[in-house]
Amino acid sequence: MRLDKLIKRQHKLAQRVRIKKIHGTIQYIAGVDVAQKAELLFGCIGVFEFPSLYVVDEAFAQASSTFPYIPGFLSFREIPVIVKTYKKLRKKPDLILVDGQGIAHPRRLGLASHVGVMLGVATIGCAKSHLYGDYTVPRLGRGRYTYIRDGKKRIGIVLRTRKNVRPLFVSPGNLVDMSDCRNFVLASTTKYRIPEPLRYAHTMAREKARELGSVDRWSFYGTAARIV
DNA sequence: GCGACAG
DNA sequence: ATCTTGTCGC
Repeated sequence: MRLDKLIKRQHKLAQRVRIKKIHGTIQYIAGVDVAQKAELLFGCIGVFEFPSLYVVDEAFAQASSTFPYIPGFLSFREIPVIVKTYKKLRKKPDLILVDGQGIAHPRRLGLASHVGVMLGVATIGCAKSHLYGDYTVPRLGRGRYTYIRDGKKRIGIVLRTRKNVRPLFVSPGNLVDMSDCRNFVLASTTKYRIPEPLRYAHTMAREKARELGSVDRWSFYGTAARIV
């Protein structure tokens, strides 16, 4: 597969990424995640009131997976269904937590940044593991963190959201800065390692993948109904 | 050539 | 990510 074309597109889109501190109030914060079942992708978004973290809206959409998973090019696989899901939301969030990297990416365009540019919304990349950049392990305790670096450039943080639990790899997606990343990820994380909006989206996506993703039980029931 | 490698 | 039950540990 030829990726040089996609690499150029990433560099171009990366120029549209804006790293700046959030201004104004964040009333709604969302989490988006994608689950897979065979050749289908299920995107889900949960919108939470902030800082109460009450669920105020949610949406899901499905699409066939076309692009394969290739480290560094995850966004080309998930962007389609994510955009489709976002359009179905009635309450648009002021900030979205995305399951993946932000600018902590070889070309500064991880999934969160790509989503942020495409939707023109503030996003934060919240990955469960490392992809790019150098870092040292942060000391124990919720809130402790170290920077993810690319040479002398700080491109993200390795943040502990809970004590004695593996840290998260957080980085600016779009329209947020490094401090916003730490503040909002911690503010939306309660008793688990993963921020609530992301946990919600993840759970919802998996449920959709299970019920609608497997074989066509629909044709089965349809046949049964006709037989009976 | 070898190791790394989001979901 | 997905395939998958019970189980060791804070």
